Amino acid sequence: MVRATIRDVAEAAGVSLGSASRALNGGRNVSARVAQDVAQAAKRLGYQPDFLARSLRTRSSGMVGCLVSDIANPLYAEIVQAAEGRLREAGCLLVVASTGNDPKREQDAVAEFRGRRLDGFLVAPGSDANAKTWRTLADSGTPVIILDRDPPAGGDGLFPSVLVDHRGGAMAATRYLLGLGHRRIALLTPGARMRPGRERIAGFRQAFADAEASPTGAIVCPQESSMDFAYSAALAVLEASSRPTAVIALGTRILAGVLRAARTLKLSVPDDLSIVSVGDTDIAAVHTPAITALRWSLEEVGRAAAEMLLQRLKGDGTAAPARALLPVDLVLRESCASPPKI
Amino acid sequence: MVRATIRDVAEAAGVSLGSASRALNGGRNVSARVAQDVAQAAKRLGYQPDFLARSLRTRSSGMVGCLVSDIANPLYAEIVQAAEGRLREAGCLLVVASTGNDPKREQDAVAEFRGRRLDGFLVAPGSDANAKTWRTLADSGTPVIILDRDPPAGGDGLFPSVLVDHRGGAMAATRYLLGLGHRRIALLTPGARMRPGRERIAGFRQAFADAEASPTGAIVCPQESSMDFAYSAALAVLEASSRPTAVIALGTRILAGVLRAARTLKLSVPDDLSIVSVGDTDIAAVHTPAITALRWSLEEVGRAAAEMLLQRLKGDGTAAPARALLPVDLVLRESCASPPKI
DNA sequence: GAGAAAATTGGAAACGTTTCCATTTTCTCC
DNA sequence: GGAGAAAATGGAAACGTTTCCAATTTTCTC
Repeated sequence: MVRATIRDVAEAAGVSLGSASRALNGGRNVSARVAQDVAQAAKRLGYQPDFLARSLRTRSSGMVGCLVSDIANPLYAEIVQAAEGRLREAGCLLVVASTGNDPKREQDAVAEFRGRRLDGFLVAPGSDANAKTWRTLADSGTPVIILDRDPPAGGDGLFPSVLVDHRGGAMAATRYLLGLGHRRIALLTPGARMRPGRERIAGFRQAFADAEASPTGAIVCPQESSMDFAYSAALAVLEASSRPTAVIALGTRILAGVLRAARTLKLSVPDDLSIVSVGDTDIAAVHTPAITALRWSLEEVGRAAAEMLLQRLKGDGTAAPARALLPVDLVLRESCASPPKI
Repeated sequence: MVRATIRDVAEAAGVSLGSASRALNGGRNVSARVAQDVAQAAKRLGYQPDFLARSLRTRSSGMVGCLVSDIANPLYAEIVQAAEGRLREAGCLLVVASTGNDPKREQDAVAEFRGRRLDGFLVAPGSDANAKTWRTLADSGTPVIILDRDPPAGGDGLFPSVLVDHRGGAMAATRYLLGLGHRRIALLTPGARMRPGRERIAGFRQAFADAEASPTGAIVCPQESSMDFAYSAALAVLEASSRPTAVIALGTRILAGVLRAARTLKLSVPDDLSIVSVGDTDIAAVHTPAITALRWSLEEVGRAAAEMLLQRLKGDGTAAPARALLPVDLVLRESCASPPKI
């Protein structure tokens, strides 16, 4: 059984092709009579428009591409989920691609998206440093929304973006620990080469700069975000001669590594060691003791990005590139206490 | 700057439109001279084919749709990730949609996919019971691969599927606990109405049937898979007059609920209570004590499904619907011991 | 070297829409 | 009732490909 085309509908309704199209769409300049006949015929034939053909003509595919390093990462998975939800409301499909942080794949994917005439992209480039990816994006000729990344200097005004206030979060966590009396604090965060890491480090430093006494901080950025790697890094930090009394472990895997290291060294949390982590998965909430954590809404990131993109697509492209900065909250649980007396 | 079309390339190379197309594609029936000229012209003009137009003509969009209840669920996220990887190798894009287990959305999504002429679907229908969704899928006219779900009776031969051996896994876990001497075991699993739950229950029962002594088992299926819900359910189970000495908690959230309930009741793991869970996230591995878990390869599910679909798309559709059954392993860790002496 | 077979080529149709334009119909107002 | 404006309509072009067909050129065979 072949699908009915709009031509079949027009014939069945006894009107011309053009009229049928007009009737099925907006309905501008269409008499009530024709509108009804066409609607009836369409229903009777089970007509379903071919989006491909429509896209070809209107030069708009009704699809949006999402490019992240790893969709399986809960961080991105939730963003994708939320974005998809909002886009679906607007009749858009979401195409996903993960790059594994490979610059070549990033560019290939953008080219592929472009070839398919996707209407816009949501992108979290792997490393802020890769200028070529940014150029490819800028040249793509379609609206691009950046997810929690910083465009390179210069290309600043080009991309609207949805950002998370990692700086504020890290600052809040650090201040909180300083307030509890900690003087030696370590920050473990992945990706110093990407915005989240950079911002967190900046926030950490700023909190230190604002502090009265002169605390000492250590900043460690495990290169790979595997748990084993984080474990070694955490072990190294906690075995140092003057070990920190508090650790800010910003990453699920990193938290896992820190917890294991603490267990290995028989450090009790929070008596010997205070911990602040991220609250993106259940792990922090379920652990005994429950881990105090920085939390932000991934869902909000996805939805805001989708919203921003839809705005652009509606032709609102003349407005200055928007930037949404989403807040980070410190959720107090049981993993922090005053540092142990020496 | 407008994009170069194949017509521009043909003109630049001094050949006809048709020849340019032939040269750019397979290259069948094309003289070396023309092939070279066209390739050169294409490169010079930066020609990139318009997939939309091609799709319209060839009636194949080069895109595959994936329909699951919740992409943010790590279970599906990893499958999506793996499938996308394999599909990309084959030049296919992956479109995702999550249904939130809403039958209406399922059907809408399939209709949408169909309207966009997607070449095939990877689907995990929300509830096996919804016959309408299955009919919609069967009527879609495109290859559909089912992810770990059972088609309704009758429609059995219609869909190739990638299945996980939950039955074998549950059986192994139950036997293991029985072997340790446990006689009262509770199984907590979500979704008795879906294949994973059903199979697990069947495996659990079978292990009991095979057992020498006559153990008693309890089967609990929290309706909603929120942690709070699982917590209440676990609490109820563990407070029963003759409480189980072992719990098989098949779900991340459910594990979290069980752990919290154990803590509430001051039951120590594994001395008072043995636990087997699923190993899909880090949580089981990181917990103290580390949780013995059933584990299977989500990546394999995604890749196998993609592979199967690609086979179909290559026109290998005459073969009998394939079924892949992926193994489940029991990973022994520290959360199981012999039951406490009474 | 002639004829047949094979390979290559150009032109045009087709995929299913939307949209432009010219034409016809309907409406409005005097 | 008629002139002019407005609305509705049909026909055709266009979107950028692939593919069919007929025409042409090349290659082969005797």
